Parts: sequence; C-alpha cells; structure tokens
Amino acid sequence: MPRTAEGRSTPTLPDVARAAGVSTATAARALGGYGSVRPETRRKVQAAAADLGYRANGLARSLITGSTDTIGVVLADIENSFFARALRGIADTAHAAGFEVVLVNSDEDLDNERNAVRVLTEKRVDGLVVCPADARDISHLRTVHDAGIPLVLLDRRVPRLAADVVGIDNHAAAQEATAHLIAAGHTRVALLTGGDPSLAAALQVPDLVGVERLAATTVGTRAAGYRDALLAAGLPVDPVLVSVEGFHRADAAAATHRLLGLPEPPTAILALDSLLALGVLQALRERGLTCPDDLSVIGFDDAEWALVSSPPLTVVAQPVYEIGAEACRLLLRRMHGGAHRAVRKVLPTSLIVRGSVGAPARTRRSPASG
Amino acid sequence: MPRTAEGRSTPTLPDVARAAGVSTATAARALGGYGSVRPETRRKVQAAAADLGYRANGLARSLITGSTDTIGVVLADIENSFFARALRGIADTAHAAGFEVVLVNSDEDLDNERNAVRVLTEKRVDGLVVCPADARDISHLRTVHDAGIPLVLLDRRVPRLAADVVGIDNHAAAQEATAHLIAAGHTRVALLTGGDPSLAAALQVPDLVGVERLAATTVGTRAAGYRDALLAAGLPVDPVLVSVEGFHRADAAAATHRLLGLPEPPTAILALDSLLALGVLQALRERGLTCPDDLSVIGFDDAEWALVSSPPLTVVAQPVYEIGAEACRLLLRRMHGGAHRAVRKVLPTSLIVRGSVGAPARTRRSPASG
DNA sequence: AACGGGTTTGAGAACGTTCTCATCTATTTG
DNA sequence: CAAATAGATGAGAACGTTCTCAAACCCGTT
Repeated sequence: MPRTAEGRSTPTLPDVARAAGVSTATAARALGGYGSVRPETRRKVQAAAADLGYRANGLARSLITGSTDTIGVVLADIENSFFARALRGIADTAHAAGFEVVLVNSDEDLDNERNAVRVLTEKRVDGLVVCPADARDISHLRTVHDAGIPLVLLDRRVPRLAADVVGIDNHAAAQEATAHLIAAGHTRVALLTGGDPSLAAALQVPDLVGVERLAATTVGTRAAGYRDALLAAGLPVDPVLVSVEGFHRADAAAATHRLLGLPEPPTAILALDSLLALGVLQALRERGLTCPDDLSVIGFDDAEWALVSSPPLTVVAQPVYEIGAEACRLLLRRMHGGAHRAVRKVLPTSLIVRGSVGAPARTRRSPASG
Repeated sequence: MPRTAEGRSTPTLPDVARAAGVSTATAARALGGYGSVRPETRRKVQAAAADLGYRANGLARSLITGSTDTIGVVLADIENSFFARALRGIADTAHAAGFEVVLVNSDEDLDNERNAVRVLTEKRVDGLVVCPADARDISHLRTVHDAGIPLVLLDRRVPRLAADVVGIDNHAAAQEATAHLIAAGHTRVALLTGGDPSLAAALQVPDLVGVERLAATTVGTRAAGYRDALLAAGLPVDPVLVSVEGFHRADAAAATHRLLGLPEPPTAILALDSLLALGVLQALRERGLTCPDDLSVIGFDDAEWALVSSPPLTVVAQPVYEIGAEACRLLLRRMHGGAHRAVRKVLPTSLIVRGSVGAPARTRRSPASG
C-alpha cells in the first residue's frame, strides 16, 4: 500500500467522506461532478479533499465506468520524424477530446507489435491506432477488431481487415515523383525502398510484376507506382536498381554506394522516406559527388532539413500531422458512434520541386572516375 | 459493458474458471503465473481461456497489486528531435523492464504540465519523468514528490526540489562552444536562446549578471556559460546580441534576420538547440549569405541532418538517448529501491567541429551590402 | 493405520471507485 | 391540506482481479 513520507496511506474516498461528514456516495458525487449535490455540501467535500491531499484513483474509476480515456498507439519508431509528427497529430487530437496516449515502438517487428497490442488491450485502452509492421500476419489485429475494440490503421493498409485506414495514395505519389525524374531526362532511376530484406524476393521479380500485392503495403504500392511510371515512359524496369537494404540511414548510404558502383549506375534515385534520402545525400558527400550534377534525388516526406541541405531536396510531401490527426478523429468517432462501415481516408500529397533534380550527366561513365 | 460482435460480454476470470471446472482463485493462479498449480490444471485453464478469448483486465489487477507497470513522461514536444530521441531512450529502458509509457506534450506550458501530472498520477503511473517547463512554479512537482511518487527530472534542474535529475553540464558546454568561436577570431558572438519572451527581462540585464539563476535553467545556465566565455576573453557582453524570441524554427530565422540587420551585426552565432540552428541556416539562405563566410554557426545537439547541411554544422553533441535511458534507470531504481538521496547525473558533451565555423569576414560592414 | 510436511485448491475478503435504488426533505401543485 | 414532484442523500452492490487463510489432498515415513 502506497504511503507518504509521513507514513499515512494515501487517502481514499471514504476518508474524504468521513472528514466531510457525508457518505462515500455523496463525496463521490461532489468530486466527480455527476449526480446532484447541494452547493454547500460540495464545498465541504472539496475542502476535505484538498485538506487530505486526495487524488482520485483512476483505476477504480475505469474499472467501473468501463473506459480509461486512453488510446494506445503502436508505431515503428518515434525517433523517425514521420512517426513523431504523426504521433503529435494523434496526441493533440486525443488530448483535445480528453484522452491520453500510451505509446509503443514496434521497430517494424511483428512480435513487438503483437505484444504491444496484447498489453495495451489488457490495460483496457479505449481504442488503438496501429501502423502495422507486416500485412502478412494480422491475426492479432483481427482479434482486436473482432473483440469490438476500436482500431484505426495508420499509413498502411491491410487486406481483408475491415478497419479504418488513413494514408495517402502511395501509387500515385511514387508515380508522380518517378515521372518527374523521367521528364528531367533520366532513364536509369533507382528506387530505395527501405524494405526489410525479407521483401527482396518479391521486389526482385522481373518488371516488378504483382508487387502491389506485397506485404508491407506502403513499399509495395510505391514500388508499383515507380514501375508504372517507367513502363508508361517505355523504359525498362531493372531489378538491379531496386534496393531493399533496410530502413536506417546507414543502410541507405550503403545502398547508394552500391548503386553508384554499378557498371551502369543510375542517374537519379527515389528514396521512400526522409531518412533514406538523408543517407543518399550523405553517401554523395562521402564520394565527393554533388547533387544534382552527379545524381538527382527525390525523397518522401518534407523533412525539416529539406530546405537547408545542399541542394534543397525535392520531395513528395505528405500531410503527416494531418494523417495522425485524422486517424485519431476516426478512432474517436468509432469509439462514440455505432459500428458504421470501415472508412478509407486518402489524404493528398504534393511534389515540392527544389534543387535536387537536374538533367542527367553524361551517362555510361562511372562517376567514380569523374 | 463491452460486448463482442456476437453479443457476448467479454469473458472474465469466473467465466474461464467455470469452463475449466475450477475456482476463480485457481484459474487466476494458472494464468497469472503465481502460486502453485498442477500442470494438468494449468493446461485445462489455459485451454479454456484461449477458447473463450479471455483477456485479463489490467485495471482490476493494478487496483489490487498497486502497480500499473506504466510510467508517465511529460515532455515539451515530441516533434522536437531532442525529445523524440530522449523518449526513445526512456521507452527502450522502460520496456526492457516491463513498463509501458504514457506520453504527454506540455508545449513548454505550465498549465499543460500541471494538468498532465495530475492526470498521470490519477491514472496511477508507477513513476514520472518530467522535463519541467518552468522552474519558477513547481508546486505540482513538489506534491508528486511529497506523495512518494518516484520522479526524475530530465534535462532541467529545479532548485529546492530533492528529485533525481539527468542532464549535461550546460554551463561548460556553452562556454566551450563560445570559446571555440572566440578562438576563431570572433568578437561579436550572438546567442539564440529560444527562450520564452517572459525571460527577456532576465536576459537583458547588463553583462547577463545573475542569469544562472534564471527560471528555465537550461537557458539560464547556458547563457551564463556564454557570458563567462566572453568575459574570460575580455570581450564585452552586448544584450543586443542575445535573442529571446521563441523556440520555433521561424522564430530563429526571424531573430537571425534581426541580428544581421544590426548596425554592428554579429559574425558568429550560438544556437541553443538544433531547430534554432536550422532557422539560422534558413535565414542565411533567404539572405543569399553563406556560412561560415558571412556568419559562423554552432548549434546544440547533433541533429541527423548536421552532416548534410552546407556546410556541415559544428555542434555541441549531447548523449540525448542516454539522457533518457539514464533518467528511466534512475526512476526504476527509485521505484524498486528505498528512498536514497537525490541523484544528480551529469553526462558528458562534446564539441563536434565541422565546417560551419570560420574566421570572421571584414567586420564593420553590413553583410547585406556585400 | 496414523502421522507429518508439502503441494494444490477453494471460499471469501479486499482494492477504491461508480451505480442502483430506496429514503428523506423541501417545494410546488391541485 | 393532501399529494405529487424534484432534489439531495445514504446503504450497499458491482467492477474483475489478487490476496489471505484454511481445508483437502498426496506421498512417504513411523
């Protein structure tokens, strides 16, 4: 039993009631703001509560009311600015509605995610926002959904699960970015997916056929957009230019080094998130190359630094904060309202053209020798 | 009462016990992993639980065990990479010890922080990590501390509160950075504090006398370090060069524009966090100036982009992740162990020299005209 | 056959609230 | 003046676990 420094155990409602000379029920009403209480009684109780340093026990309250005013959020990694911004959108919206947020990082690991979902539901969160790590196994999400616990998916769609989803049109966004590079004259455009190596097989299919059915939907759908832009321009899809080497900055840098070391290196690169783009720029510096002279670059997400890199980075901007906010709004709606059909909300993206895309240099010439 | 789609109410322990043909107590032991249960009984109960889709109610459990296995974290803004990284350190450490994390953004606002602390304690978190917004009013923190709830302060010290603190030696770090600029030949060094305008008065004192006693201790202590470096070099402390214009990127950009528009503009600037440094670089671009030719810059925190800006940014690097991790470790220790004396943990910083500091250009000449 | 010590089990209290329902008072209405 | 109505209060159940304590059981020993 928790005790203060002086040895008193923390005061409870009966203690307050006793001190105020009323019943527990009345004390509860006076402090909880429900039922009806005489103003004078209320003051008496409030005074007693303040005097004792009473602090309501939310656990007991939640146990009986059946709601915790808390939502659970499962993201890959809060250090990634995409998730940090999305979480801010979620948290602000939740907070305005009187909810707190419990956060778990999954690190894109399915086991972590499963565990997180279990723990959060045991803690009886009123709803869940999840950015699913792997669409291939969603049994835990199905369980949650079937148990009637409000669930909204963030950024990534999962087939055969009737939950609300908030995201962007990944296919169109990737296609637009790729088309922009092609329009600048590029014919060898690399794709940095940041995907897990376990996806390599699916992404090394000739011509990326069927890649849109790929497990981690964001990567799959964007890869399909990339592919379709190339095909629409009559360009070949070269599996060698598709990198699936992990989602850390160092992975992206390594992938860039590999790509630039190819006999026929790419002249442009599309990085599927801002951290990967950062890795590309870093690798260019390490090689003493410059952008866009030696390599044109487009990244996903308008990172805070995109304006101050040299050159400023051309990006596909997503309304990240709004994605989070909208996810939370859908969740709140589902928590209050009845069981309407699953909503699929697609928010607009925009290609922000800055200085990192130029015409290709003389091709067929190893940049390492220039 | 929560019900599944099929109309069943969510199963409870008595339901499982009934299905398994044992008492609630035995079912609880079998699933909770405490007490002793015959292996065969355990299997029977587990089967029944799985069959019914039983999910333990953590609220009831916490109500009786007296612990929620949850810690509360109150930070200024999770979108700020400093806090995101620190939170990651906290969360990883907490998670490894079996704790979840509830996060609240205070936006450096005292009322928000007060509220957050109240709500979190009502939710009966087992401990709190707080980055206090304002050291001038800490009554809510004192209440928490006096109630015997484990509390660790992150990054900022608060006078007259015997709570554990984790941070860096702000005075030394700022002094070292300032001295580095002076050693490069600069005599007019500006300071971008990112402080709240309410601190302006305290920071506009001639020679920054007594600034170390300033409310938001990080700003105050760093300003004192800056001051002492100047004084040690026999240089004057010019209040005009001390900016207190808010902690957003745009604030920093505006402040930079103001400073560069002065009759005698600074030739170097020390920005007290990475977002502020970003604002400085952005303002330089907007003016068509280059760093370090027109202005030398040092920032706090080794941001992810510090390597790819042009030029790469010289920074005071803090072990941010470790600050968070250590804060959580202290909290865990205090949650388990007895009431030992308050610990003050100071982690080392390092000045990482890159390209953003050079010799001052011809002074006494408005850069705008150059 | 009785005993002793350990393991396994069950009944019921406990945690600290909110909720239900009945009672009591004050006030208005017919 | 009786009756109806609304407001304020209290007693006790309920939420779903874990904890306490006593009883039942098992097995080997005397």
